[in-house]
Amino acid sequence: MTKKIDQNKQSTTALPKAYSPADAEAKWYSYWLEHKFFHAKVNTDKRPYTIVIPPPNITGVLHMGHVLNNTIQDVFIRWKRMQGYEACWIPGTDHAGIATQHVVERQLRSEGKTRHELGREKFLEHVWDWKEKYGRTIIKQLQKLGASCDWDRERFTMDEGLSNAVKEVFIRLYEKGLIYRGKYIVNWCPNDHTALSDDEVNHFETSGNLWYVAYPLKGSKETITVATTRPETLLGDTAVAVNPSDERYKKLIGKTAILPIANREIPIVADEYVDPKFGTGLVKVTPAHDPNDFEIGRRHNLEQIIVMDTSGKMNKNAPQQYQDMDRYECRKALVNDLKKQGNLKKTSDHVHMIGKCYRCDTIVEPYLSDQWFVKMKPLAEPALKVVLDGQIKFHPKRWIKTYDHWMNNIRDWCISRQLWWGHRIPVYYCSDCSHTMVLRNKPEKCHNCNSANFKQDEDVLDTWFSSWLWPFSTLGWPEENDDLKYFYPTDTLVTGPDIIFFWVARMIMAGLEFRGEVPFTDVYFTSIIRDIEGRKMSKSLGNSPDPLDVIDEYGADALRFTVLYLAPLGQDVFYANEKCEIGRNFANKIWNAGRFLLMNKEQIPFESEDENLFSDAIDEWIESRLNNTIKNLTKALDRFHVNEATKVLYDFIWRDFCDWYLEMIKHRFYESSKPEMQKATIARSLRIYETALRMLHPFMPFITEELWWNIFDRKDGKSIMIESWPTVNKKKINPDAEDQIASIQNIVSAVRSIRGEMNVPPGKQTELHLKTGDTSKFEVIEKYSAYLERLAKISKLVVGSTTKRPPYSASAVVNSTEIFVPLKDIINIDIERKRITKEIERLEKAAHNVEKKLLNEQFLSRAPKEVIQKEKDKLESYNQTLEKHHETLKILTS
RNA sequence: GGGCAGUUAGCUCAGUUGGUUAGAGCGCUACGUUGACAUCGUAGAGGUCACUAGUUCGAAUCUAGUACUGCCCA
Repeated sequence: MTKKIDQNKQSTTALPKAYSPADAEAKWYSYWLEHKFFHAKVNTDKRPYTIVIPPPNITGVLHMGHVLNNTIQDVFIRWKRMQGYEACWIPGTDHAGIATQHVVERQLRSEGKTRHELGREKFLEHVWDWKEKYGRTIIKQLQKLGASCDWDRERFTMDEGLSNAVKEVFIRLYEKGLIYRGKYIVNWCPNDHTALSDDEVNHFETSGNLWYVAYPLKGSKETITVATTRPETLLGDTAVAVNPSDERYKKLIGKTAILPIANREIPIVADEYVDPKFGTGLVKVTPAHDPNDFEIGRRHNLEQIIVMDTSGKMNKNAPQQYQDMDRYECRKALVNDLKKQGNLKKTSDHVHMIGKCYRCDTIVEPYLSDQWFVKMKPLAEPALKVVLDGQIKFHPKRWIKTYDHWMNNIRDWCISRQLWWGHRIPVYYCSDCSHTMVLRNKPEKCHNCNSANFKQDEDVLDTWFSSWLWPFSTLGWPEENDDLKYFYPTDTLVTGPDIIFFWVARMIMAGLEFRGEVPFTDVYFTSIIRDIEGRKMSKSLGNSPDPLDVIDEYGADALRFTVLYLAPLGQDVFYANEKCEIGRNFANKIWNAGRFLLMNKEQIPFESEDENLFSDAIDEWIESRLNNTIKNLTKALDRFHVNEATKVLYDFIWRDFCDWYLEMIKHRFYESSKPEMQKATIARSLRIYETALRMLHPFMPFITEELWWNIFDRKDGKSIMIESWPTVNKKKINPDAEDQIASIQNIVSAVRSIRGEMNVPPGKQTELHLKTGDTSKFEVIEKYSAYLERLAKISKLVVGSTTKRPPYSASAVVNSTEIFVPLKDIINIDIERKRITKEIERLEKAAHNVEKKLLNEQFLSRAPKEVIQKEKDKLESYNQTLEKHHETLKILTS
């Protein structure tokens, strides 16, 4: 035995005491890349399993949300790959129109230049340069995390292929009449100088004012009063409206009001839209600056007067004194002027919602302009159906309702953006005859008048207009190639619920419209990661940890495991870096279990068949636990319960395997007189350990690979990531063995508890006297006596049906087995009395509850027989135990 | 205003189809460096399962309502 230790010290293959992630991570990631393990190709012998990555922005850097999202995808991909699927995870990035244009403009500004000085072409060259330099930052960061993407298939939304897909789709939809151009009110960002879609606007509650402004009536000394939150738009008013059923104002309908300041005559119209309860029940109508007023304007044929420019400054349609003023300056000046005139009747506080640009937080201005739209109703209907009838499943399910609601209230999608960076709209206008041409390529001459003078539409398309094609454009569509046929439709989409409308819904529409198939079958909506106080992580709050720092400190596996362990399906996660200790400690545990097995392996020559040389009940038990773990883990993953999966693994490895199994078999390694037992034990424990490593691999890829190579002899070209996923051997699931070991564990715990409370010195052994009338239990205890003695530090074990209580002993009752630990000189009668009294109180309470049930006539007549019997058994067992405790108490008091 | 979640130990969360002595991890307390691991081990303390009513023989679990928290939409 002592010899063994010396040998270990000399051992050259012994593992270091702790796992060092950094080396392993770099080493194995390049090994995997070198051997192309991530690369998927058409293989008709295998079933495909495909995931497309939610493409991160090229301006992005990795944050905790990406970590969670991509770890989940990697778990699915690695798991399916091990299950024998041709697993293909397609990565890529998104050109992020507004964000990227911002970043590059900022860079130019620092050089004292503007994009307008450069011109469109030169500016785009700059953007492409920037993209080449910085656009893959996040991709490299994903690799640090261990993402097993097929990097040979990396795509970018502005790639030639993907751009062709965008053009193709635009043209098809246009030809089908689903794309149209028109003058509409859109959300306009005066800072970015572009239209935004409805989803790109965030609404916030703001405390502002409600101004009551008097409008004189034409030909009368009377005035009428309207209430507004945006007085500056008054300059663009072209009517005042009342609800036709509002008795107060019926007489006004058809009359004319005089707009103050501007002194314009405007009609008073009746419209159902007006809420008589809001303000005075009279509203000003500004068709060019408010979406509702726009609708009223159309119904009543009102003039549309645009009073601002694209920067939110008042334009020449405003009276001279306001021209060139910013909209909020103008508001102040105008309110002041109204006050001077005596037309401001009242100002009150008013809380209302304002929209801000999701990119730059500027308050959005509803603005009348020419834009391109996609008609959504015809696309939405089939896309809703496939989710409602289960062709596409959402996890968790509740997002179906949100999706349903949105799809039923869908509005047309504004797809044009007044930016330079993006897919240019493939529309050409003839300068001579105004003919509009929607074409894949630039025309030579006008199709109508043969003129060679035409201009391409200046606008680009919304970035999401390329993203919605991602599941098939990445596979080569519109080209019908083998990849597309094999890998499409994809299987699982993992994304945040915040882009369910932006992206998920639209991908479903596009998949059905252009491929006639759903683009994926399951959508996994991830948790939102918050800081420890529950706030969303954001750059401005500075509460967003850098995952790369976390990887440096704790290791990529620790980060991955922790995030999954903390993220139940559909719940928000409260995250702080220290929590990565969960993953790091778990990694350490696995590492040391491996280290322990390796140390013993080196002392015991064996073949894998040697397992058959020896086994006993605890070996059966761990096999049973192992197979249950395989079963539960696979089931959890099948059901998309990734979080549950991590818990199943954690409990098996830490509790069952390390705490109990390894502790129970330890002694076998020291009994060199039984070589067969030793060989069997090391062979079996290594096999079980290796199986656990395989199960753990999708979650912690690096450490599992490192151990898999360190502990077993492996040849170049091998990898745990291409080993097979463990399958359940039902025959090995053995409830009897699990019950029996559970009862032994209970006895061990009871003895340990006594030792703890009585302060028995840790090194000291005690006797253990057990008494049970149940002969089957008797046998079980006998069978495991060696383990019992070792784990509970027992010098002498006495078992019998008539065992007598030794004097000065502490006692306990476990499943009707009486436990006596003789502790002469050590026992503290006071403590023991308190212990027993407490136990009695607890049991009496439990027994009382059961008694009450059994006295209830209703319960006896209505509950199922088994339940009644179970309660009776329970009561009996409580009473028996109580009797024993009372006896003990009597002895202690005497 | 409409919708969707959540409310279980000091903290973060499990709790499958109603029947358990309501669990885990972290934190806390005590003891311990025993030949894998102090990134560890053993034990202990700690809970009217938000509240109210209902269904039921029986509710943490099902139903309704209330309160609070968070998110989405208008």
